[in-house]
Amino acid sequence: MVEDRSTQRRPTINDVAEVSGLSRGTVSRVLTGEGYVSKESRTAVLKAVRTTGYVANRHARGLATQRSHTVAFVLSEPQHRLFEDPNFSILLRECTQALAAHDIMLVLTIAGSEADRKRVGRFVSEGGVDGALLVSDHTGSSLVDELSATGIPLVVCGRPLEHGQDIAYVAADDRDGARRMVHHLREIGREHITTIAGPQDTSGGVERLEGFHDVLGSVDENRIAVGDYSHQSGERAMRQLLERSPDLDAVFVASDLMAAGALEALHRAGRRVPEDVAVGGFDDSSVAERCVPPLTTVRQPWSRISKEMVRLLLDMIDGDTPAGMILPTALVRRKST
Amino acid sequence: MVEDRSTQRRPTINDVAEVSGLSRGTVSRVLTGEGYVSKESRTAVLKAVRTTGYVANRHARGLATQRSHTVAFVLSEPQHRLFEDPNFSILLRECTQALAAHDIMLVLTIAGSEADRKRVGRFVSEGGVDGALLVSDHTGSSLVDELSATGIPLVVCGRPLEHGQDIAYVAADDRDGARRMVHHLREIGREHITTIAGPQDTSGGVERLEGFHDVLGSVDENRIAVGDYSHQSGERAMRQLLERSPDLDAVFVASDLMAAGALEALHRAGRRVPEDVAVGGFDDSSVAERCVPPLTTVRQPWSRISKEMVRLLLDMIDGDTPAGMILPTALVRRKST
DNA sequence: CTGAAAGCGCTTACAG
DNA sequence: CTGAAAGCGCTTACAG
Repeated sequence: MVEDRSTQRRPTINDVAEVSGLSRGTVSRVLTGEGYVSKESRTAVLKAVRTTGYVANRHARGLATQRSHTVAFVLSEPQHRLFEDPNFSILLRECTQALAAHDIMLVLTIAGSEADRKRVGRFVSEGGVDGALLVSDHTGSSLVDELSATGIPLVVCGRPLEHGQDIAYVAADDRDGARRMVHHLREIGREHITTIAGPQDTSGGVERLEGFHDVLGSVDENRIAVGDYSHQSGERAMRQLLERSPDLDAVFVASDLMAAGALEALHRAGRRVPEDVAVGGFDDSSVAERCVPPLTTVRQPWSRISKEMVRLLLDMIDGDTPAGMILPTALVRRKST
Repeated sequence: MVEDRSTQRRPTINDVAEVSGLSRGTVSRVLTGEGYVSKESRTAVLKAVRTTGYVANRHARGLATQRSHTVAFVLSEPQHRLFEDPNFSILLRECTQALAAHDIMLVLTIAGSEADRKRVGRFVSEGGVDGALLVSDHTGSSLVDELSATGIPLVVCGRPLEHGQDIAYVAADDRDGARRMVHHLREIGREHITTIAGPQDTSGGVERLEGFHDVLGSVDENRIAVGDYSHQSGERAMRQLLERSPDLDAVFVASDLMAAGALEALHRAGRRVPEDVAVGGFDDSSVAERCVPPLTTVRQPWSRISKEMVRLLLDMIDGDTPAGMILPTALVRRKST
């Protein structure tokens, strides 16, 4: 005997109406909580819901209300980098939780390739989601334009470089965070401070470098190297710096992951950290603590960033205009400085 | 002037029908690709779709077809562990991509708390998804039962401990992987091999320990410690082993993350790796390469696991019966042995 | 090959 | 406070 589950028809609102002896409209009213319903009717409906095992059909409800209670989380990095960086994971987890608190589901979309981008654009246009959260450092990406062109509420993580106030965002105060770190390096007596900057087509990359200059003024070019946020690029950039500025005694690295790479390069070059060179990172991601020595870094308030992104998005779904939001960062001192 | 986007009505299939001068039915036929349509009609419809900017409404389609082209990815670990372990991220990314290839969206649900579990169960029951992928090592979780009770196609990652063949799964061959590692440790001449096992309420934890015993037979209890897969627990377990079996010259650790912790404990205890003690991990996750020294480990075929999970799920959605699948692992030799 | 019509399962003014 | 009815935007037999 094979039991055929597909035959079991799911109970609909009609079944509940029938069982409770009330109309579909009344059942709907108690389920949505809108409109007046007598106490007796309510309990009758609730009871019928229980006996039938009724659960409202998501699509039918979405069609009727024009709301899906679903938002898209759009990740637009090339695949390999995607989860190498723990920041993405944290953001994803926090957003999922923040949305869950509002009983809203998150659908994850990855837009690495051009084809992916198309698919995501179409999906968002399908009205399957009420809004979108966009996470991408590379603001050159056309995705911001494409998504905002759909007219759907959109909040991006990080300050978009080339957009006006028409697009909502929440970002950490990268520039100020960088300033704090460089100040710190100076305060502990370092005199030849260098930096490994992030990609200059990302707002984080740009602003952290600006913060560096804010404190140090104009600086010899040989004191600046640029990476792409990856571990490997940090290692390479550190080697460059050592070659071009052998007298360096400190380096501010624009991400923890790159800093981990820099530490390795320093180790191989026989420079002690922090005795010979102080190393400061950025992010306070999980790698920071595990570095040898543990990394002094700048903490990004991921949890709060996620919550604010979600809040902003929900407000926009309810009709609010887009807004930008800058959250403060904090210096976390460990053993590398 | 404020432009009111919400006023712009989205084009519907009726608009396309009108513009193309054909009926709604015909438009639908060309869009779904079902049924016969003349060449002229087809091009007329396609043209109208372009001029109107029409995109089919996801909910309407879902309601009519009873298919959502969406599956749930259910993560059932306590939150803090969730993304500490890179395995989850990899699996998530790979599944998203594998589904994308079939134009199916992934909705991410996290079921850490009991309330979460309720929400996820309800969501799945709402018919908003065509199937579910469940990722959880802890098979004690009632989630497997709850989800399979909804009658929705379900595939779990890892072999469920207490279920029969009624539930579909794909798992790496944990036991054989463990055997390979322990063999390897013996081949390189180690005589006092210990192990840090994973949680014994997970299939991975159980089977990797079984593999250990397969090679070594029954072993002094003092040579076995148990962790919970976390970095910290690996450190603690290693300290225990050093205390109880000071003569140990090798340790097989049931996860890379725990192995990283074990390495730290060994370092602090002044034991050299691999000279004094050889360390073998499990997973071949990104931490393995970054350990000092880089970790010899057992590679889990995550990419393939994800692809097979998705394939199995899609087959079940199309009516196939559940099946189990065991994928081979491989030893990756690095500097820690 | 195409159109008219019923149906998917909800919600929500509108009367009463 | 409640019911009847229209409507959300699609798909899919059914005639022709």
